[in-house]
Amino acid sequence: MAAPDTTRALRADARQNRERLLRAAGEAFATAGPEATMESVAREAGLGIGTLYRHFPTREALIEAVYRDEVGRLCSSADDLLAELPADAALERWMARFVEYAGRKRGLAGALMSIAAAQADLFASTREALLATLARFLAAGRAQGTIRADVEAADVLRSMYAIWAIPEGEDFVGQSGRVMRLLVDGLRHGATGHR
Amino acid sequence: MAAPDTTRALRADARQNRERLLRAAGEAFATAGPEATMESVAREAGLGIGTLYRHFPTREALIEAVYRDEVGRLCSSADDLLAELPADAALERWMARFVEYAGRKRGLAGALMSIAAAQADLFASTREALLATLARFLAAGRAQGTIRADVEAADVLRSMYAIWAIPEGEDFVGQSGRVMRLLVDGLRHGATGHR
DNA sequence: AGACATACGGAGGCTACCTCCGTTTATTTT
DNA sequence: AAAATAAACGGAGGTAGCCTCCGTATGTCT
Repeated sequence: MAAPDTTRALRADARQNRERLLRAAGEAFATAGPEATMESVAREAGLGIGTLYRHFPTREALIEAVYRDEVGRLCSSADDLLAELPADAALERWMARFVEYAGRKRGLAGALMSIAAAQADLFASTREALLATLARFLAAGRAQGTIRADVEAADVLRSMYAIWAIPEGEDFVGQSGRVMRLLVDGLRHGATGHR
Repeated sequence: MAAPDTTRALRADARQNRERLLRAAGEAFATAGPEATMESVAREAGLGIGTLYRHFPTREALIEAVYRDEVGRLCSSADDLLAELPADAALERWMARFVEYAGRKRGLAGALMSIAAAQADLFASTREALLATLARFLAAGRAQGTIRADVEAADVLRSMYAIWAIPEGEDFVGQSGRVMRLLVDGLRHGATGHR
């Protein structure tokens, strides 16, 4: 079921341009905040403003697409980690990347929240991707006996979102790193010292 | 010490107009979201656009002022509550108002977050006001023996902020109400049933 | 190679931002 | 009470960014 991709394949050049726009937008939003002008994004990508708007009809759509793309990239990086490391260590590394990403894109938090408030379902797919990735880590860890079995991906994700509540400024990386470490330690089987 | 009010008293008409602008802006932001046009705010207040900008030089300043004003109003409502009810009941009622306010202004959450990210100290005074109000409830409750003594205002505030993490849509009022009730129950002395 | 669909670009209309300064109104002074 | 002064008002208009529209260009299929 579920309407089989309503969007037909893009022409080769269009596909490539879309990519360029996403990269340019990601950089623009990271440096200039969510109000970076659409013109500057297009210019940075070396494309016309019309092209930008054809691909992403609104600023919100663009922001959402950038977020989705970057989170997607993050999620697929889980493959390599799981191939190289035991699941608990892999999860720890992956979370570190998540924290690093959250820190770099701190300025977008407000914008994402605004968009989410207006169009809650826009982020459903991103949420799914994150949940699926977490589930893979958990399953692998369970199989290896390094991660406890009584935890749901949704719980972990909720805990990870606590990141956004950490105020900027004072040593964001350190603080959030500690929070994540705590979380991962809690997920491990025998724990690392306490109890 | 501390520079004695650098801002001299406003002229009577200016003071009144400032008030009108705040009311108009509060309403505009609540209904049209944080992007309500500055023009519409001025028009709604029955004043010129120039007047609006003289009082609040940027949109951010206006949003911040509205927030501060409304939170201030909320904080002063604590007086009446404390006069009429025992501290724990008063606190419960006050939190209910906070929740109601948060729900009504949900659309502003993102904007507030964006502004806070850029200018963290802008909200320091609002935070102080909330902390001071909470401290009054806690002190009264302690004196009356209805609220436990080992809790700090800052802890309660942090817990209250959890409100903003509750997704909109599905029964926000019910869910957040439950969260607050839980919090208040935890603050009470003998608790209401559980050990 | 020709035909067709798809995609590009940027000029331009539009809207909202924000400044500037001539006019109006409150307040103080005599 | 009226003049003098300082404070505040209003809105026209310069500026900038949003987004649309459509003529041109380029990929794709036969």
